[in-house]
Amino acid sequence: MGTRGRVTKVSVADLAAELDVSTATVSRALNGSPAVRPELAQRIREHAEARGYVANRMARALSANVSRAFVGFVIPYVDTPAYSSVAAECARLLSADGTQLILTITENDPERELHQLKDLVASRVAGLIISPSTHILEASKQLLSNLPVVEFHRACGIAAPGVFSEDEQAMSEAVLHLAALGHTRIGYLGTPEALSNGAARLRGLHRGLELAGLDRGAVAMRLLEPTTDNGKRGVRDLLDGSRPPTALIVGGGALSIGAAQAVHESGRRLPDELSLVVYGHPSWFALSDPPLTRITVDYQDLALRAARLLNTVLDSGPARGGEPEPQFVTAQLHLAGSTGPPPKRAHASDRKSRR
Amino acid sequence: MGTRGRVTKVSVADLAAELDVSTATVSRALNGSPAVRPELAQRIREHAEARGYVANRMARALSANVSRAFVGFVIPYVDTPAYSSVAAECARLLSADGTQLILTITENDPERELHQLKDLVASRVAGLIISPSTHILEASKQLLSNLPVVEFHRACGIAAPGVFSEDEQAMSEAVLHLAALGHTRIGYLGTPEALSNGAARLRGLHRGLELAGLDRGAVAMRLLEPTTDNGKRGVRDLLDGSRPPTALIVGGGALSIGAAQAVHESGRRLPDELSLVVYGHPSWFALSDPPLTRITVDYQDLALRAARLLNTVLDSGPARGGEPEPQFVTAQLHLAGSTGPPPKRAHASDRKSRR
DNA sequence: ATGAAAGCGCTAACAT
DNA sequence: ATGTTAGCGCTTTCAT
Repeated sequence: MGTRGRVTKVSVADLAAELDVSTATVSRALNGSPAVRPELAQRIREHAEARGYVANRMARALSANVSRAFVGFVIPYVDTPAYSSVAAECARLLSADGTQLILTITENDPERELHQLKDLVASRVAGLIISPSTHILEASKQLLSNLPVVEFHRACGIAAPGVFSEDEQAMSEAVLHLAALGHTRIGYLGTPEALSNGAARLRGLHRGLELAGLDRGAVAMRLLEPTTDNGKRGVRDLLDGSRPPTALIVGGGALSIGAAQAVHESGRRLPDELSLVVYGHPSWFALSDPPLTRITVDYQDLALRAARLLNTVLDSGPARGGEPEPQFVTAQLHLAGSTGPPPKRAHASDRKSRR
Repeated sequence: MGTRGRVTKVSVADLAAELDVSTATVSRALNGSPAVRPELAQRIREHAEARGYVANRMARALSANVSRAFVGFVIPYVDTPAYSSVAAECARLLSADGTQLILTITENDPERELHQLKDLVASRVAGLIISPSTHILEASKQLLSNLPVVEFHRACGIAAPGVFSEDEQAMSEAVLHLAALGHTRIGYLGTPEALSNGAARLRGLHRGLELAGLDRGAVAMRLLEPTTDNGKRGVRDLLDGSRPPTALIVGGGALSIGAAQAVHESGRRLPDELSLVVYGHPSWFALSDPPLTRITVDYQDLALRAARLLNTVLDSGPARGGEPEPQFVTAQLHLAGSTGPPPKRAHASDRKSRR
């Protein structure tokens, strides 16, 4: 008995007919309206249960013409902790409210993104949590401006609230840490300035240099899209010159993975021959030896804030009022075994010879 | 111009009124029905575009009463490559058909799972891609049996097709590899037999032992839920005895991470003092030194098959006909630097003394 | 080739 | 407290 044969096809009308009451009463009972006699309500609910009735969210949403049935979750990638852990947490938090997450992956392609945003609008999502692609289209911004939106990780200049990691300080600390150890030639591998977080990290870098009294020109830089391959490429590039940097800072999760590999492959010993500061979720670097000095972000906290922010925005409609206030989760610099004093040139040749 | 002010509220009726045609005609034109005069159709489409019309998928689905608008994606965790990379690929493939993925994370909790399955049914998903929780409830199975379902990674004994990694062979190879190196005391850390893939790996282990002429009793085993912490715990446990194994095989991604860390923390040198075979996505072990001998699965391929299978199932309804044929993606054993001959006891004490 | 109208499953006025 | 009815936005017979 119970839910047999094919997908649920019991409707409110069926229940109403079977119990010889009106659809309205059934609806009220099922939604816990106080307007229905408790005993009747109970009977209706039991019958619904017995018949395996499951309300159709689409019909409900259609009728209510405003519902929190769905929320879009738009990200460039999902197979990286910076996104997957936020996705996990958001799904968790929202599902508690009975809201379902529609997962959408842009692969950082603006066209795909636009297309998917349209689909999301078509699904009448209540709102959107998004980490925009690097070169978002005007049309996409247009769509976003008419929807309750929360940004995270990356901002694209629309009037929406967001949650971001506050990387500037950690970044600047990283520079100061290296400078204090005696490094003067630092290499930086980061994401493009077109990415809001890329820009933020760069600002941190510059601030650190300034505070350390180092010249901007002294920093060799590579700004690349965040992929593991680019991480490798970038590091090889940076280490390749005649006077390579003695320390490397990587500003980006995927880049860091590739970077760490490339450094390892280069055969340089950490921290004796090179200092390295990476960025990202600890799980990625758990196995590295020595443990890497790194900048980490509490993604779970970030997700929590994003979900909360979304709820706020859902209650007040899209981009209303003045400037929405962005929130920040501050990144932390953790010292570990991959940073140390620069190799001393004078002795370096001695050392080398002992090989 | 274009999509101004608030969320799209242009409806078919609006368009019809504005162009002085019937809603039926508009609908036909928009859906490319040949029954409408090309020139008119063109005009309608242009007008719709100009007015920023976006069809309401819910209404459409409701009316059609069967649609591929949504598919549920139900997994225990998402912040692990085994799931996140499959999610990414499935979202990609399905979005090409205009199908959206509703992401649902059970955290391996049967109650949550049931609840979420109900929500998914309520959303009238066309079908489901699921990796069931360890102890799935009967009620959940019940729901699943009335829906087009594709399983992956884990099977829960419903009559649904699925895609799984074929771990038995790789597992058995791993054992033979270790046996050939001379190991006789092997430790195994894996997932519970209640998990279908845990059971499969165990079968592989046993088969390997048999082929190697080793006694099952010779294997110290820990079967734990797949978490990083359990990986650590399990390894500590296994290495703790008076005659600890000389080689460790880990059957599970999250377990492997923890295991590798614990091994590292134990100070044992790989492969001289201990041999280690891990399981999982290469990205997780990219930074380990020495590179780890490991069993890997092509998750992208697996996702591709899952998506294809879903399409098939969607075309034929739930669990119809006889036994659905499961598909397999064979896991591969990659040899690397973490496996070698066991430490020779005779010399072991010598070695120890040199400390 | 086009229109009128019914209905998908539900909720929310508006009665009673 | 319960019933009637009118939609929500779309597709789809059935007419014309």
